[in-house]
Amino acid sequence: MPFVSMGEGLFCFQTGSKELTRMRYSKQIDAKWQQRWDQSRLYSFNTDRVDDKLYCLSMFSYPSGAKLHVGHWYNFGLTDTWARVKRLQGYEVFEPMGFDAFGLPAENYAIQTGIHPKTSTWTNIETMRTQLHEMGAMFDWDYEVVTCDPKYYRWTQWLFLKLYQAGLAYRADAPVNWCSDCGTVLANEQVLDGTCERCGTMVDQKEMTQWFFRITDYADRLLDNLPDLDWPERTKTMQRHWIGRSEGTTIHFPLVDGSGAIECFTTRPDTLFGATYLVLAPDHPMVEPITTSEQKAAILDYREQARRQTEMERLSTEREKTGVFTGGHVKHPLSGENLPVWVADYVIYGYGTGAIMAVPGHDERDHEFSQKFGLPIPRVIEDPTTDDSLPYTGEGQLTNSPGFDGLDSGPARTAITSALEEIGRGEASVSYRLRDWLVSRQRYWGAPIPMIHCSCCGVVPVPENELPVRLPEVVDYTPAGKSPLASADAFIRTDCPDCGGPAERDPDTLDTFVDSSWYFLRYPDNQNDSAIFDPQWINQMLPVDRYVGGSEHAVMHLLYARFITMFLYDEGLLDFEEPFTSLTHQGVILGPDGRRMSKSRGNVVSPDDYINTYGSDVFRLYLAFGFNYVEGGAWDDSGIRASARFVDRVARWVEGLPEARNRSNHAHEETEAEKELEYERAHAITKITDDVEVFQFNTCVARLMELTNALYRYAQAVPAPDQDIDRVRATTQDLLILLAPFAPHFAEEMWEQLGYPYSIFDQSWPVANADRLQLDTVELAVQINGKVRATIEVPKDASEADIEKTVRQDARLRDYLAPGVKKTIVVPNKLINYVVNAQ
RNA sequence: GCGAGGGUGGCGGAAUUGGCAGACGCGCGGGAUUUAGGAUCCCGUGCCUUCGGGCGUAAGGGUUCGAGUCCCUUCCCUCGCACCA
Repeated sequence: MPFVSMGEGLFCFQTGSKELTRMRYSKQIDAKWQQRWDQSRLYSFNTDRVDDKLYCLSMFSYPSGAKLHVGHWYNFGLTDTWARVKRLQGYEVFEPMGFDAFGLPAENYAIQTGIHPKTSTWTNIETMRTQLHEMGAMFDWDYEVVTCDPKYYRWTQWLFLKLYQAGLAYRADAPVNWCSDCGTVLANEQVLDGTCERCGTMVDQKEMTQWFFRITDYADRLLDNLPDLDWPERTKTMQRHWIGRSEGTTIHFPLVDGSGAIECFTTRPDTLFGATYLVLAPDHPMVEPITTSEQKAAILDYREQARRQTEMERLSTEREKTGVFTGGHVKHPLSGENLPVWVADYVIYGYGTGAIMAVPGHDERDHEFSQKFGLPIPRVIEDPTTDDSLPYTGEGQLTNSPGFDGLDSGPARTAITSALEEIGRGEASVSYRLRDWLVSRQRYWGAPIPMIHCSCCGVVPVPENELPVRLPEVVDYTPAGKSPLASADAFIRTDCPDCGGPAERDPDTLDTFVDSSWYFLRYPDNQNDSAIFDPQWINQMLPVDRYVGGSEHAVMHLLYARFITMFLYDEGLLDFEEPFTSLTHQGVILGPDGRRMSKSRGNVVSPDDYINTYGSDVFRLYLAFGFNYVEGGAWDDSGIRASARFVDRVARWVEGLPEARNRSNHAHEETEAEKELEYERAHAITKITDDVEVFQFNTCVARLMELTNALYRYAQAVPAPDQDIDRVRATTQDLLILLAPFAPHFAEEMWEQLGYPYSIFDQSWPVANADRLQLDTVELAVQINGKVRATIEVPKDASEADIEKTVRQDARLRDYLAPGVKKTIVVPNKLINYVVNAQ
């Protein structure tokens, strides 16, 4: 009889065997340990141990009114698992949590219900804190950060001022999404298929003066630092693409009347002699001056048309090219030929110079355009070695290019660029897809832009000592055609800091991405009210060792955060340029139907029901076990029952153990069963240690199950009096410590039940005994011509001759080897492959 | 269209300097225990098979003693960008 009671008597707690099976672990155990952890301040960050610090960060979230969803658990819960392993490995883990609390949803909710964003946001935060607490993560709430708190946004505004002083915040006209029906500006997210999400009216573009951050100044650095980051390649690629650096030449095409020039950026100056016309973007400032009076009406009409078609039009893929001739001409900088200037919307003002030289022979778009409007299509590149029929966009030798014929594309680019530079009609240049960061929002629920507009002094920054510029509470935030703050007189009216005269505050608020671009710098010093943070302290606490969050932030948030960090580095406040050393994106948990969870689809899985039924740890365990962390996948109920079963299986094992502990240990020579148990133990420790590091939680849980199975197997195989109880107990300890990061409450409970001292999280992560992984004999696959024909037992590291001996004795293999062996390949301790002659 | 990632049993998913495909679990089948149900425990479970074996990692081809893994071609899915000059 094994010493563990395998179920009998365990479930008949009160009312006999008719009682439904009682799980030994439940949410009551969660509550018990959460309380104990709080009381003992177990997870308080010990600042004295900063040298061993490990900054583990999950992307903070928006405090929505809905409850925590599965995604939160998946992100926070499993990141916490990793952090707990780090704690057990001796790190002083810093795992803060906070709220990205400004933003549109609260404001829209207010418009619908009349409940003030401040009220709803803080209520939601309160609810979320409680729920996050139930998750049982190691969050140290002493370091909480809430972006809508004036104590926080004061420093967001300070950051704005610093950027302004550094010349990196500037004002410029930019188009905004404008809904004429609602009479308001819309955020990009509020524009659905080119229409207003609220009323369905076509959104059009309106020019407004807005604030920008000059992130483009940092484009090269943002690009150049990427290779050294331990980030998913995919994410780095997306950032690279987003920045979109391309090298080329800016070419000046002089106006025929000599009054100026139009600049075009091109990556293919080698095709310059193939340029037959120029195209300006509809909103290019040169359109008006160059247009002749005969063409004026047509151009104005086309411009108007282009202005209207925004998002909507872009969705229609293969659009036919449209455009209008301006009537104006420029001179080709090298040939002196007159080239007509057109306007077409396939050229966008935001990229390059907003004007192109069209080379219909060697560019597909220009080719299509030329065909439609009957323009000439000359060839200037040829490559006889391939199909170079026009439009040919590859490289080759120049032709019809006086002075450059015969040159290859590469050298030709250099030569033509030099030729242009000599006559002052062009220069090598770099263009980026990245645009400056537009940070103004004509919205209420955000950090006010700390700027004052004075009729005498112009734009004047709010003095630092007057921060924060508080968001006024009484404001009509219903849409009224301008920023809600604009009509809050008490807020707007102020005195100019320079001249003291009457002035107005900037009515806009900052993009919430500004709030979240530096929050990780604030966590460790969140109470500081004399500075954004103490640089000396922050340089000890950062960079973040591991950042975990959704891949939807692969570009925007992560790029902005890097930019701000670089800027503060340049300001001398930080001694690192990159905030996130290592980054992981969790996958997405889909609904049971395999589609993204959403209320409208009715496929939302609520964690609450599962937490109530099974407890937090079973839920966490399932999230760890059921998915590849990076890929995510569809929710499946049966998986969670499997986790519950496993937890119960461990609990039953632990329950059986005290009885066994009372028996004295049976001293004896180590048996095969014990060797196997030790192997499983060492194997589990090794694999879990490795796999957790790469966020491969599913295999970690598999190893935990294997170790549990191994314990049961040992107890069953070895009669009770012969068991090595000390070994069993030590292995159980290891099992619980390995399990603890995945099921913290439960492991803590089991630890206590076995009479070990609080807390399991103050124990050390087990270290595998490497010798135990080396077995005396190994199973070797015997292949004949690459096919496995048998497996044999041989001593570890057996020589080829020894293996041969065993193989020769094997009746199964005799026939296969009969034709004669040509060649033998041995992979030590894995396989032996005999290549035999064909029969 | 361009770029990146992926496609493995009925299901979730394992397996990478090229070396026994399918760990672990779900589901399913059988057995034990139980008055019964539930729970628990044990055994089995890629497909086909004439029981010798044959086939098998989206499809086809190649390199190799040996390929899920490397190379080429094609198909499909996901994500990102999308007239970027």
